Amino acid sequence: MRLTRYFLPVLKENPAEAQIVSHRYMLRAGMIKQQAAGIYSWLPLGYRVLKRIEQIVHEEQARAGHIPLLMPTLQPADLWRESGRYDDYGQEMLRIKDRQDREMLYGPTNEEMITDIFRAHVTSYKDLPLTLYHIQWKFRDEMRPRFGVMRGREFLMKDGYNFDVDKASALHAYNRHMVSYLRTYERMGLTAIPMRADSGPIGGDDTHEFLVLASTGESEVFFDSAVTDLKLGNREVDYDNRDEVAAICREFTTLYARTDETHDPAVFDQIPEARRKVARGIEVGQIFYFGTKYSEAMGAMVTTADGGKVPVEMGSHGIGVSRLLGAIIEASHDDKGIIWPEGVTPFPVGIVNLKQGDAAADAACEGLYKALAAKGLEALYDDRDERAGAKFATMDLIGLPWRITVGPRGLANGIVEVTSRRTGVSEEMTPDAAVARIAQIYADV
RNA sequence: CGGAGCGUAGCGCAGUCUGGUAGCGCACCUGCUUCGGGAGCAGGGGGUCGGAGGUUCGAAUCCUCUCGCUCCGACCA
Repeated sequence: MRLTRYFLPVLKENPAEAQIVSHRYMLRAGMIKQQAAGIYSWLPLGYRVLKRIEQIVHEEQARAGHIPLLMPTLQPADLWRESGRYDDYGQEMLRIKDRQDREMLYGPTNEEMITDIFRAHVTSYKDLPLTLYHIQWKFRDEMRPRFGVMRGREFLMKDGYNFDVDKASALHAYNRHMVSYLRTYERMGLTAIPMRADSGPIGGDDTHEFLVLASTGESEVFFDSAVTDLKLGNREVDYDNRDEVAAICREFTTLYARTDETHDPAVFDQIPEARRKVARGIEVGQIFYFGTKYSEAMGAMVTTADGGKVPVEMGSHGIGVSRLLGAIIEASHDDKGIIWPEGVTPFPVGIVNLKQGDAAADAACEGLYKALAAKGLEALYDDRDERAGAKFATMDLIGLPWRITVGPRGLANGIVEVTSRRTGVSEEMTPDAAVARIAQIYADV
């Protein structure tokens, strides 16, 4: 993408309403525009990151064997009357009437609807296990939206629902989600710690929240610092192997890590003092096992091998997709702007032409741009007629992890600079070597 | 929903107390000079002062109502 043809409305000054760093930078980098309290338009740069995050979620769900579909944002009220939640949900549910005076609602989550789909088409244990998910906009009419996309009223969420014939299978689905989520967050450059939590209005027995540590987090968390060293990495996981998946879950949940809802000081105090940490965290996902709560209320039954009928065992599992942008920025920025992890960056690399209009510099930049494209890497080429300082400031603000700097001075010696946004370290090399270097960095992202 | 604030140009703000030609910085447009970390000079465009009603010779400014937004708190992916 050539910057002169893009839409990137960056702001030099801090918008007054933005209190936390991720909100400030998202506004300043031209990623979002507020349209109402807690409701945002996603401008091109923000939209690109959102799509990157969605793609990672889809890939990891596929790896775990979960099936994507898409349910609507508007739902009929009657479905929610069946589960009893139409009355329970309260003011947070946005209720709407259509022209026939039918009661509708803007979905805050989808347990009822997915159960409705399931019961209409699945009647036998032979069709299980089944896990369906979608990535769709949700609406919760928060009392106080704040912090930009971190607590919006309209937000994009991945929500998945597992259907299993018995509790052991449902718990395997729970574990499978935990492992797939660990990998999902790691690919986004995040350390998200699964913490035993409280189930809240969804109900159920087992639940973990995934917390990203950040001083601006809304939850107080208590943990053994050793948990932050745990990494799933690139290990091969057989998601159908119950023991293997369960073992990974034990690895990540044995050390103490809890939110204030489940915190137990007596247990916490047994951790060696140097590793005892109290911090704040941003909740970026949650997994629940809730058994037959919805299947019983809504009549989602399957026939078992011995001819009986049982309500299906369920759980639900969510990732706050739009919130993740805020969480990633909170976890990865400096005083100049955002620092995107390679996994989610809107563009893999930026090209800065220090002297637009200089024949050699223009030609070198065009050459780099095309060579990168040929390797499947879409650079953001700053081809504006701006001074070097302005271009650097823009690149630093929008946070592309790598920058290639091209100027007449270097080109006279046949070299360009490759600079890491994270470390600030620059290396001089030929344009060909720069392309190879960037390609190698992204080879296994 | 309780408490506290704020709505003046695309953004950040002054002007409101004490009514009298609507301003500043950034951004934008034109020209010249400049050009490896948000350039300089000169010129220029842009605002029914959130909205409605009222008081007044005269309202951004005073009064009433209303809409929107932000912050603190209780709730939440």
